[in-house]
Amino acid sequence: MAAGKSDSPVRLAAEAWESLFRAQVAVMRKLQAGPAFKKLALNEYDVLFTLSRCPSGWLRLNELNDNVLLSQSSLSRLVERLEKRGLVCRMPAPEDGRGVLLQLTDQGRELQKEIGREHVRDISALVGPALTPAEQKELRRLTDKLRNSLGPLPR
Amino acid sequence: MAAGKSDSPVRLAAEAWESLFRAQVAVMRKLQAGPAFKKLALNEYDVLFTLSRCPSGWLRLNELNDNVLLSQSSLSRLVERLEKRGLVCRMPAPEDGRGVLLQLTDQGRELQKEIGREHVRDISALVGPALTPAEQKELRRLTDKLRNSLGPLPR
DNA sequence: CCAAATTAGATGCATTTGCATCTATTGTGT
DNA sequence: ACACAATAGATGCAAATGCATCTAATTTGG
Repeated sequence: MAAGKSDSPVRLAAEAWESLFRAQVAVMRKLQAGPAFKKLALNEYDVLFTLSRCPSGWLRLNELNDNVLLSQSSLSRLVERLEKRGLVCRMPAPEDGRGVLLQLTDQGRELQKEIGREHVRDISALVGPALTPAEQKELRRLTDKLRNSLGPLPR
Repeated sequence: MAAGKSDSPVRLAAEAWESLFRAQVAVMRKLQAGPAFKKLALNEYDVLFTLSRCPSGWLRLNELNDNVLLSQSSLSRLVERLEKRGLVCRMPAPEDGRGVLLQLTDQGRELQKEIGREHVRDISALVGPALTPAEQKELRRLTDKLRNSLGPLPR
């Protein structure tokens, strides 16, 4: 008997994506219900998190935009809000007069760590019971591989 | 030698989630750049898609809300817009005077199929070259398992 | 070297979103 | 049966988002 429709390559890819996306929605729902997100919206936390991971401490606005699912203008205003709240600070980019560099303030770093701890606890409580450690590693490997294969993201 | 910090269960889970989330963001970026999303935003398409998958054809508004990453009020208004565009139609729920049932119109079904085809092509072009068929299957298994372990979602 | 094209980021404005709240209906305990 | 809580969905309103556009700086092609 020939391979059924459900084994076609196109369908396989679509179903993998669909499942990945739904899992993301479901986990995000759970996370957003926690108290951590009362203080900072997801995208706002995401910016603080990305900045906290940056080796030099400084990041260009357009580099940030690759990590976050936001338009350029929305990110611009999000950062403006974060700056008003004293969580990040700006600096004109030294090598490029158009650019802006961002850095966490002490207060921003503090808040990121605080929310990050809660966050990691919540995630652990959600993912830990769902998948074995080996499965978690494999999931990470596959999603890393997927992301790395995508190449540069469109602006 | 004792297990390093990078093997702690908590960290493992956090890294798996982080990777899953970033992959989702990256793929979504690519998808949204395509022409399919000019006609309908992601969440709007998602509602049409979910309705198209519903066996009976009718779905309660609150059931829909489990699939979509939107607040109740936003979904209410999103559906209102879809109705105005003639893509879905409403009906009071027969068994529950508070409820509303939704169904695709012919036009809605048509648009869903049209966008869906583009969509599936795009996904296939992104995921296909990134992961082997076996990896795609495994990714799907893991994300399905994750989602199924989460239990009922908060409202 | 200079004009044209490109890029980074900001801003006006309309649309979308979420929070709080409201109405209507259903479920529950006594 | 009846008061009270819980649930489904709608709505006012402020905040967030995206599109189109703008300014300024850089890069490119001749």
